[in-house]
Amino acid sequence: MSEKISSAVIKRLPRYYRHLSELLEMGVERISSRELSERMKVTASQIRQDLNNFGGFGQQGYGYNVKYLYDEIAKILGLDERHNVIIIGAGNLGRAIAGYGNFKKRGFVITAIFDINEELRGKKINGIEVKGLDELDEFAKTNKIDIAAIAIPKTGAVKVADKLVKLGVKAFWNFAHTDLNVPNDVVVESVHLSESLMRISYNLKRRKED
Amino acid sequence: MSEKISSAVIKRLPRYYRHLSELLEMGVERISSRELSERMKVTASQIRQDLNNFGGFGQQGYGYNVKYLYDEIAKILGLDERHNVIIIGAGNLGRAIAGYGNFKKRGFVITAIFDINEELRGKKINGIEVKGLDELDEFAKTNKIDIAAIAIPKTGAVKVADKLVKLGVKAFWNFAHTDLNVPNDVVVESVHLSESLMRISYNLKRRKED
DNA sequence: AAAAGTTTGTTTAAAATTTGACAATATATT
DNA sequence: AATATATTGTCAAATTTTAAACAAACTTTT
Repeated sequence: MSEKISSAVIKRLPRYYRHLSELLEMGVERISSRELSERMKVTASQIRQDLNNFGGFGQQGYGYNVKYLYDEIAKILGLDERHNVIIIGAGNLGRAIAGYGNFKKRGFVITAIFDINEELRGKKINGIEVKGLDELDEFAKTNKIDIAAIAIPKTGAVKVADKLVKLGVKAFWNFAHTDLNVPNDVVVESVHLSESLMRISYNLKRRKED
Repeated sequence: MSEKISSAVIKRLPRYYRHLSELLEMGVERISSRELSERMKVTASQIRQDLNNFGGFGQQGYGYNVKYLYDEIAKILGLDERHNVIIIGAGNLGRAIAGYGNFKKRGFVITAIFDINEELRGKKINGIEVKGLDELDEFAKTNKIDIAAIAIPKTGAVKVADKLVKLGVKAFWNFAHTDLNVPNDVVVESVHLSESLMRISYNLKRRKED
């Protein structure tokens, strides 16, 4: 692709995908940008613009074929490829991630869970054995790691991420309450729960002032 | 307040707050927008513009006093007020939320956890007793609920949210893989983990094409 | 088969956001 | 105390994002 696609568009793509998935489940075969816009509470214009970044998936007078568009978006997002995911941290959050059923369906396979706690070593979480953090080097050398989910406190998070970068990991799913400093060819997607909660707090406050 | 503040600004505020918190821990007393911009990898202009939406917290030739700015942002975000939070769903995700230590420090107090699973009724999670979903009505009538965290599958999520709206809850922290349909005086902040993961997948793919 | 009705893809306009520039005003230095 | 230096708050320009408009092309109806 030549033209760089804006990250605002990318952020919206998974939501289109989710709604198309729901429409498929409902047995809807085709949908127009206007109908989809009503459902998703966005403008039809935005939907057409967003999709046209990747190609013309619709047809005049008809709209979009739900299944076709669904599959195309999956390809755009890379959901047709397998991704090996490791989880750092076997606490509640690590377990929650490990247990999220939908992931496997979309090509994300959890290949290992690591934790520093000796008591957890060897125990199984969702059928995956917990390894000690000291086994990380060895594992990384013999297994392909596409994505590392960081689910430990910030003190450890930065160090582990540094190590994983050296071991060649190119994408991080960061749940720690800190920024990870990585080279700019490495992907970081952060889920900062406390920041999310603060936005609620702000919006609640603002609500009252109306 | 007269002028509506853009949500792009609000999304950034918690990150400023986090960095200021780290600076405080490091014992840094003052900081200029330029120094902060280098640390946070944003432009100094943006920082000054963002902060000036809420007032002039800095001083020419000096910069910003870290502690003062930190406290002011806390007030803006409403972190100086107490928020009662209930959690719907005592699975791994619900437990992860319940166990997130930082929340209480910022004024978020978990007052109850509800789950449909009878086996969990009466058990304690982080010192909080799990109640049955049938107790929700009664609880809502006798306790103030500021925020409801929805940590159950999408099938149940929409129904529970509808019920909570009727019971007067004005803010939702939604972890379910669906949109919640609420009146527009109700705040919804969604954490869609699978959408987050899809963005990683996209960015990984794009990375390879460079 | 023609006419009427839809709906896309794309162009153009409007709105919002980000960045750059700089006067005003402080601090730091000599 | 005067001068040099630093840094904010704000204005203006540039860029990006969103929304509106519409010709072209398809579908449906008559």
